Amino acid sequence: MTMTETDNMRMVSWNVNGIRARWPRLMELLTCEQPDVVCLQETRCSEWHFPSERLREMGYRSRHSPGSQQGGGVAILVREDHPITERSVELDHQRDIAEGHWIELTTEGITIVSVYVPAGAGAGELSDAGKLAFLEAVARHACNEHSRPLLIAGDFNVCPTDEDLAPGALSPTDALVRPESRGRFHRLLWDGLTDAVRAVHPHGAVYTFWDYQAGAWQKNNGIRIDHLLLSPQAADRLISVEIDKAMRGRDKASDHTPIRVELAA
DNA sequence: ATGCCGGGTCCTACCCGA
Repeated sequence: MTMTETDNMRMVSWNVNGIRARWPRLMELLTCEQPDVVCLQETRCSEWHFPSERLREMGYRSRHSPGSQQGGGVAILVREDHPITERSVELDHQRDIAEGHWIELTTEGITIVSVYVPAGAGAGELSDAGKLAFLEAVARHACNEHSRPLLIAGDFNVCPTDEDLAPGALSPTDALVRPESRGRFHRLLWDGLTDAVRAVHPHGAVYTFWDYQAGAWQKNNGIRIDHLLLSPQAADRLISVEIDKAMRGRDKASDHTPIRVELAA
């Protein structure tokens, strides 16, 4: 049933901003590309509303952690020809697991995480301190898992450097660019995770989010806050990375674009 | 310009968000 030409793992991460609102786009993506794994963020629905049956009919098993607040909710879809090994989640921020900010599983020997880090002070339900503590828990987790093949994909709500936002897209004091947020993100890289997008495009304006408001998309006032982080064993298998900018221009688009990564078998 | 769009729900009027 699969149309893959190689045994490479093709994965997509996408903050859909509502899985029900994005259903036609998501269905298209699954049908056309048949990726091995899809990480979703901001599903914005209860377990009851989550379309697990329809996903199953399309050949995907799903694991969903619904958000207890607006904005949360993360999921991982795995094509049915791949086995899923559930793991006891060791992130020491149980609250963030419970609130649908973190979900993980293992398939084909690689541990996959879909993460949503709330924006922090100025927006979202988590205080800035809560956001920073969550990022620190992610770093501790990454250290523990460092020797395994690991992909952490999602919306970190951190613009890592000034290259990662259009001039004027955010206020200089914004929680997405504050040194405290950036420091926590850079810690993940210093600890040995590879920022897959920057591994392939080391410099330049590469964005993953354009606000719905103020013509941000038309003016290319974008920011890069969605990231794919790879442990050394996963980074060694990196074949390609693509930010699907065209998706942002489609009808009924999410304000975030999908990011694709391909890892060698 | 924190709310210009868009998603959610307490269903048509709010609340919330990157």
